[in-house]
Amino acid sequence: MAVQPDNPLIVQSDHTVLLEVDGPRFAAARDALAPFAELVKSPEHIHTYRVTPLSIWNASAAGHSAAQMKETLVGFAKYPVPQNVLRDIDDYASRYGRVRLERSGDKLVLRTDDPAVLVEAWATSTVRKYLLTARSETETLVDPGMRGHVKQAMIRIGHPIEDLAGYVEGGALEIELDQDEDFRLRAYQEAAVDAFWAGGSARGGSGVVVLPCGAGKTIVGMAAMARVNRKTLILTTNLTAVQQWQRELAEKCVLDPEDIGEYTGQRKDIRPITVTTYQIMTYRRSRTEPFLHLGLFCDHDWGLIIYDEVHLLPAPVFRFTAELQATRRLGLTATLVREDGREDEVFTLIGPKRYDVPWKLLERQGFIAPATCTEVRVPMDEDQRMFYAGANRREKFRVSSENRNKLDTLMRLLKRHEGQLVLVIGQYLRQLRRIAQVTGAPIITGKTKNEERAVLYEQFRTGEIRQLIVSKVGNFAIDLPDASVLIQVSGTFGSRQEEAQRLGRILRPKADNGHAHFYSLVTRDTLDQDYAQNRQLFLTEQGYTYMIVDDSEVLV
DNA sequence: CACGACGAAA
DNA sequence: AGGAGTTCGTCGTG
Repeated sequence: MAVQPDNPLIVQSDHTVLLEVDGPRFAAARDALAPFAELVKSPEHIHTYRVTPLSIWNASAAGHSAAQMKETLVGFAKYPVPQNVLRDIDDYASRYGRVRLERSGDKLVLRTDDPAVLVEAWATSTVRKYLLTARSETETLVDPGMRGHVKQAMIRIGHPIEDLAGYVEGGALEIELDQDEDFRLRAYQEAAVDAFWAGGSARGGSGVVVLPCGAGKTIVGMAAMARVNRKTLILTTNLTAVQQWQRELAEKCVLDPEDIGEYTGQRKDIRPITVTTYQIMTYRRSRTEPFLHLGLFCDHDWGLIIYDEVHLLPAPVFRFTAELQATRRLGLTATLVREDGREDEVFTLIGPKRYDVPWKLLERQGFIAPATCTEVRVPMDEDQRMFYAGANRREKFRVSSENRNKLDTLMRLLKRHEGQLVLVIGQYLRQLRRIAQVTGAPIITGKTKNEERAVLYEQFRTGEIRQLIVSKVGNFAIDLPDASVLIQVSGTFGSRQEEAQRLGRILRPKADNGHAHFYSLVTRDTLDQDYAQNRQLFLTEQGYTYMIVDDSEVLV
């Protein structure tokens, strides 16, 4: 095949894919590639993606065919695509569904058309311990209590199991969405629920829906409940989210308010719909003692468990979930990536990705505000640079994050956006307090009492104050009002999901259809810059481009 | 009983 | 690798 110089992709035999940014076919190639490849790095000119087994399996589960994926690579490639990559895509894609877990009376059976897979399973000690007896060379009985464990063990040896063993129905509960002219399920929300539910067959009923913040994940959850019509347990990250779920359920669903309960540190009401936190599920007095609230998980005949912000799901909850594979499960998240690399456990124990939409697509449809992301590179003064040169890694990160010159840049940005609602967010309290001192803007940290936070949020909402400084509390404070400008002065190492959450803060569509601005202040040529690059990956994957400007270009 | 302060946990 | 934040249960106070 001839060389296609105008095409943007270079596919390499080690499964990495290079994507040139400066070309007419860049955006199209990125949109086609993103569903089945993982972005590894995204500097200015060439982005690097990687095709992994998990990225292919998630794409397969979400309905992309191997043929489409190969066509994307071949169609956008500059040079002939290495044969082994095309072969491996076929191989990976064919593995999803090659082994199925099915029900056979009161037993579970692993079934495959490829006897070699079962030979491998029997030959692997970590899998064998969950297998009961071989019925034939294509069927093996599995301990029904080990449904999750066998799936985990199999994916580790490269065989994702398609779980078709079905679900217990759970206690009945009538739920209906209360739609009217103010509230109607959007097309993509409905599509997300359809993909999760898959006609109520064993093929659906568990999995993850990926949507940006502000795109209505809670509504997708409620729509799923209305589809399942069974008692539902909702797990969330914090108390504010517990309250928000309860409020939205009461507001947007037709159901008896008595049916909604909360199980938290404050109250322990178990109702047909119960909202709880991950923390209480993992609570125990000490490492050696048992978890105290597991009964909530196991003893209540749930027909559906919703995992809010599934990318934050703590390790012990994976373990309980492994025991509950017969219950329908829906994971909701803005970012499937986890910095701890346990994406494969989400895949096996919650379920594969059933639905996602590129953020940029929702932007085009007007459901989220258009945003420009700018990375401002700020130099460090001589004395700080000297300290940096002699410091260890930890000190290097801190001193470059806290670069005092960022303050001057920040002041210019504040001036530029005078009159708009601006959030300043950062990770170090010392740095934030200094900013508060100089700007005179109020600051909210973990120590700020809830009452005081509420007052400040309200003043910000009404425009009485226009600038607000927040520490990491801002990451998950879902009651934090919307703003149109967000300035990040420091971030948590390389956390991609944090960057995504923070951008989400300003994506709610603006009344005047205005643009949102996201600035990240980064110290030039330091670790701060390296970590910033990693943080940006997720948003680049979603189609955002970071403009990189020099500090001196930030004019008022 | 409600509420705030505190330390442990992940 | 690590600073900041949250949650939970307990204990003391009004």
